[in-house]
Amino acid sequence: MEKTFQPADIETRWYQQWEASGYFAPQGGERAYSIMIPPPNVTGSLHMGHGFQEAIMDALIRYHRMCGYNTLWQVGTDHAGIATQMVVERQLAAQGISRHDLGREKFVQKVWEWKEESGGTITRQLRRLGSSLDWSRERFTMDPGLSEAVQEVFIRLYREGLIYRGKRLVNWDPVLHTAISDLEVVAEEEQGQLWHFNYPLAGGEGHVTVATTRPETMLGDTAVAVHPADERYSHLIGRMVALPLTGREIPVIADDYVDREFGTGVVKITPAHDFNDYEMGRRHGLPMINIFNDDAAINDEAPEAYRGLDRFEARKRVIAEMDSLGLLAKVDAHTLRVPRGDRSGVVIEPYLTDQWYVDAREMARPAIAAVESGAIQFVPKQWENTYFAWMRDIQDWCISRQLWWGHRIPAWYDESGHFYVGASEAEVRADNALADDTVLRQDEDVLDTWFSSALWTFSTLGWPQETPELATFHPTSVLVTGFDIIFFWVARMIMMTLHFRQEVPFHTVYVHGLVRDAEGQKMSKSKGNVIDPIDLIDGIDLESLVSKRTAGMMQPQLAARIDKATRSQFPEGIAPYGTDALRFTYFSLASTGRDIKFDIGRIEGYRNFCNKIWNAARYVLMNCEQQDCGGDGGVELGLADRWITSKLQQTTAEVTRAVASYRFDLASQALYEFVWNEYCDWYLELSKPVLWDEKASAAAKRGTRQTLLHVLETTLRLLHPFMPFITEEIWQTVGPMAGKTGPTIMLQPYPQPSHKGVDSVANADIEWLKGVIVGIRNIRGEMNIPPGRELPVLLRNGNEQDRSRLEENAQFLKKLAKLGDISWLPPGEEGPVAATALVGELEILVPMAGLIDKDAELLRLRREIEKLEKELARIRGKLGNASFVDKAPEAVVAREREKMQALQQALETLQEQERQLRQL
RNA sequence: AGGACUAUAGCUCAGUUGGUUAGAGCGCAUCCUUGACAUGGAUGAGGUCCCCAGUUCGAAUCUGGGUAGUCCUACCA
Repeated sequence: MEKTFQPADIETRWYQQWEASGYFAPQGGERAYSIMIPPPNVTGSLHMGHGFQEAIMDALIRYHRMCGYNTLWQVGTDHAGIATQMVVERQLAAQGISRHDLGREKFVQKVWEWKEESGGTITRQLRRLGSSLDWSRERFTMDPGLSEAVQEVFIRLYREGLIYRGKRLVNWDPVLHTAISDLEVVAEEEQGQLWHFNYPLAGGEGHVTVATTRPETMLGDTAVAVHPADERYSHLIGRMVALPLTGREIPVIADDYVDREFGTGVVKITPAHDFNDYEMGRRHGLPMINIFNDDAAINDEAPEAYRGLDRFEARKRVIAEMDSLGLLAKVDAHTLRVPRGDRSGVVIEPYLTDQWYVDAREMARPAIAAVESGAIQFVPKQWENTYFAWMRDIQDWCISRQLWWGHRIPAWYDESGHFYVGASEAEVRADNALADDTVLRQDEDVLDTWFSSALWTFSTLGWPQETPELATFHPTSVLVTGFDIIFFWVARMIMMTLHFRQEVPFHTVYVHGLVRDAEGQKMSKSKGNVIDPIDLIDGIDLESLVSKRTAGMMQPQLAARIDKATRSQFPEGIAPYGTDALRFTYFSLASTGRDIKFDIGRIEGYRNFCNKIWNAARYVLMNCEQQDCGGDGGVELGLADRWITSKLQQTTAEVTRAVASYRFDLASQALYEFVWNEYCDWYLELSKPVLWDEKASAAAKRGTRQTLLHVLETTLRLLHPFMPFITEEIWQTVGPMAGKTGPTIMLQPYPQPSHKGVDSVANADIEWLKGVIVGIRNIRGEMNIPPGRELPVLLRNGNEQDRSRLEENAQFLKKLAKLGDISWLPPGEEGPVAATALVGELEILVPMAGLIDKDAELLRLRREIEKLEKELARIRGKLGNASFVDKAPEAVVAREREKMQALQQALETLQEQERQLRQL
């Protein structure tokens, strides 16, 4: 074995072997356990958030696989309509080609080519993370099978009246030329202006003043509105206003929606370009004048002077024109929330178009009930509130997108605009008895990518066919996801699955936090603070990191800043830490919070932890290979052996409990603590005096070796779901030595906690031993006595148990605390001048002669005494309180009394010691 | 505007049903290349548990109010 752990050597080797051996596929068994991967964008790459999520899923999957479940982790990717189409369009644009130059068919062909070319990135990354996905069942949302499912769902929902087509206001992206759903719009506060325009009253006596943040929309105004109870304007209701610039006259209407306090209390109404105005327009039967084209440039409905102008250019012109007419009353600075497309970043326009919708309200009802009844549970539970809040106020879902990349809507139009929904043109003709010469044209639009993702849990298993996989693995066990897509994905999956399968898609939704950078900033390409998980595994030099982060930046000044920040944050680049360390870091951060700040410092600690495991194994092998480890003859198990076995049981119970409650941070902490602070720090040290003692019995040595191996082997299995690679590598050697057979640790049984395993006698004895050793080390450490120097020790005032414990453990004490002679001070005999440590009543005296400075020891005693005095005072106060003694439970009071007695005694001893020292 | 979450050591975070001397890792200080590991060992310093009030014999923990931060939802032109 190498002296230090070298992850790079072993990781890919083991992964290939596991995959080639088919270990990732379901292994059969009574109980099924399944997880569907949230499908990443096929043309994207994994970021830290993915890495986190995959690690959690893999831990769950490996854990349950080892527990004997028939385990499926379904892998697959998503076609990511808008994102992917944008990427390919950008590539074409670089060659001066637009998708329209190519035409639909060729463009889609290009996208498929790009998918083939880039699709490997994700799957490569998933493998590097150690994810034990069943690659033989890999799916893609645009696969024939999944496409069939999409079509089936669309047609059935349409026939059930749950999908409809309608002319509505949608969120229109004027750059991408598509509608997007409410969820794909992000509204951030931006600094803008509020323009006040005077609209003259028809008839020429005065005006009303309206305020707007989007002056250009006045060209489409069809009314102005006031509050019905607003006395200032009640006389105007029903009168007409001369809309400037257009020559149109529009009515003054009254509507409750108007806020009398805001602006002038008069609102211009543009039903075709504002969601609220749209509703009001419908209430009042107002005409809807659409003034934009698909680019959000002014169309022919507007006065000639504005036609063809971009919306922002038109805005300037409108303002200038109003100003010159003397109708611009004032301009205020105004903060408003500007809606932007989450992909394109451009300002979204409410735009009147024909789109397809899902009647979400209808489908939400059972979906709400499923969570209310507990059929689906969120972890942590509070996310259920978020889910309910959204579901109870759900809006119809606009599912059509004006894109070329995606599932084309199975609807055909004849020349008079009638449409027919069906699986194919032929079927539509047959079903509707259309003549052969009727010209039909398929809907140009595709479906929202989330529409196909919503079917993911069952479409991947072969639906609409009733496959054995569906029967076995659906509903799935748990969905692991971030809270940011509860609405996008989780809610829609629940709705679709309940509707088409009459069962839930998953029993549990585990919602994890979002990975942020060390400052708590969201990781994003434009901020340049993204870390590629692979770079943490393999390491990356500074120059490569800088160029990776600044590549393809549109704004050079941004690149310069990122360059600088990266250099200061990672002056040495990033060291290679390996997958196991990265994964363990993820687990340690996976608590219940919403944000996960990824501090690079932590991964280093867990790299060290890997090394610790590695070296512990090295030690075990050095001492056990070619040795009798309990195979021949009997074994004798000493105190240390019984103790570490007991601790192992406790750890097993803790880890099992933690995994059951999705507390991977607690699981990883329990494992870390056990391996490092118990097994390595104490047990390995305690094994040395046995193994290296020529006088120790062969049976004791066998017992120690057996325990070393048994505990290590069990620990490896406990650790395996969290650190798959290092555990497999070591287990290959250690497993057989511990009597295990089998080709891989992956398929070994997971350790189960047993009640009889906890040995409280051994625990207490070792605690005593540790107390003595730490007491002496403390003196050594504080007095700067070199660790190599043997110390003589005198004991005083111990009880019978102290005496027997000493007798049994003298050799351990001598070795671990580096002691020379240990002897009891006869009663009544005055000992030498000494430094003191206390373990219960037992006094441990380290003679100071030539070793210890008197003042230093006095100082040390003083500190200790003060600490005890403070604590004693606190407890005395407590016990002096009559109502405490009366009302607190018996056991609590008794414990406090015991504590007080122990403290008093310790204090007296130390004070006596101090007196003696002073007298010198 | 409504709601959620967060606030504990210099930093990142644990702290189960109220009773702990409030913990861990990293960092820091001192010492140490003893034969698993310097990616190591030993020891130590470091806390007004955000603030105020309440419930209680007892509050980091429960309740109410406040402050700060993060986020989500919402129709303010």
